[in-house]
Amino acid sequence: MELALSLGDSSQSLPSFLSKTPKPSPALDFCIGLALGGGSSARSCSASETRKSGGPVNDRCCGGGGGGGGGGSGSSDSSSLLQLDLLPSSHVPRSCNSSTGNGSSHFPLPWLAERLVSEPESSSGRGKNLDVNRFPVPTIVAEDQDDAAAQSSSPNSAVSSFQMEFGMALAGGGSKRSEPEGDADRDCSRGSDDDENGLTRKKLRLSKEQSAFLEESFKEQSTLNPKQKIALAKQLNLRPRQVEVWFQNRRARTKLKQTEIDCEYLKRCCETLTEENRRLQKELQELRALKSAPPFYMQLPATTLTMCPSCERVATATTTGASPPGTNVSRPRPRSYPFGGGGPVGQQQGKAQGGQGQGQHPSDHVVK
DNA sequence: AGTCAAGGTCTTGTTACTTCA
DNA sequence: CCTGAAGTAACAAGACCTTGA
Repeated sequence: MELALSLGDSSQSLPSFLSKTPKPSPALDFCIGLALGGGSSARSCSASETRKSGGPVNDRCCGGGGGGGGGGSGSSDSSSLLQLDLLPSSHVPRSCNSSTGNGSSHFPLPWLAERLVSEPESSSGRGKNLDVNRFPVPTIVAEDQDDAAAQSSSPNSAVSSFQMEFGMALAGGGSKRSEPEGDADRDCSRGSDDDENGLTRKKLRLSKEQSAFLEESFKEQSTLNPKQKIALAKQLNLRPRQVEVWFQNRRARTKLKQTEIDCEYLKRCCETLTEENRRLQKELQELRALKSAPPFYMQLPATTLTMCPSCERVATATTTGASPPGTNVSRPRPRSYPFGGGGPVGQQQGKAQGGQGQGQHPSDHVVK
């Protein structure tokens, strides 16, 4: 059994985008493989199967599990799969021609370009990349500028994040790093007093503005090329590594949330199909019982049986409880379809009715 | 042209920290 | 104040791709 479901409007999304970039974002082509028949692998996305032949990288199945389990198993038993192809329109990028990384003349991210244009660079260079969450804090500007200079001077520095954080902590400005006025009330002093040995991982909360800006960037594009990453890091006065990590985590969160939604949907589908299956089984039992039972006309007096010459149905004139002419034995039943549509999604109901198409059972017509 | 190592990025899973009820 | 849950920044491992030798 293979049931392919397609949600979202995959037809209208990303044709040009996919043609331009070889690496669509994971949120763009989202699919779930659900093994219903006891299959061991849930990696059913057809897009992922094209990967060996140079297909896109990011269109992986959420159930596949890139690391360890799913990647090397290769047991892609696609015999009993419910495939869901979700294409949230909100994640369709508006401009992704930058992911190829070829054009450096035009800025790839429109929001960044806008910021870069709208923010006049000061000749001194100090604070030119300061974002909105920095300059309204006059009390920490001096420290921040030192940090900003230290960070922005070498955005591609190989210094590890630990070293960077440790250095900032030693400098005394780590606890106040990039804290806007809106977050000034946060208790930031706590983090700097327990990492005196530098062995504990320093976790710095991003400011609301930084998070909002990153969120906006993520809406535009869920992946960044190195240039975009560096530009965004400069813009937000973060390290490129932080921006990279943020986008990684953000993608993971998006995928997790989407997985939850898909699981809910699949659960409802499964319940509906189970109910449908139960009903069909019951109906099949009834029909079998009816078939194995002696024909009802045998129980009738022979003289009461007549046949309609036109439709060749047996008609009875007595009060034996037989069906009137033209009455089917199996009553037409209301049919409910899964997925709440109230109608056939495809034309599957033809097969569900035994392939007869009209729902007529051979016992409907009792021929004498 | 085929191969291999290096570098980069991705996903997935985990850890540690922060916030809040 | 204490505590557990939730959110999230940061990291590690493994896989894959690209590139240059």
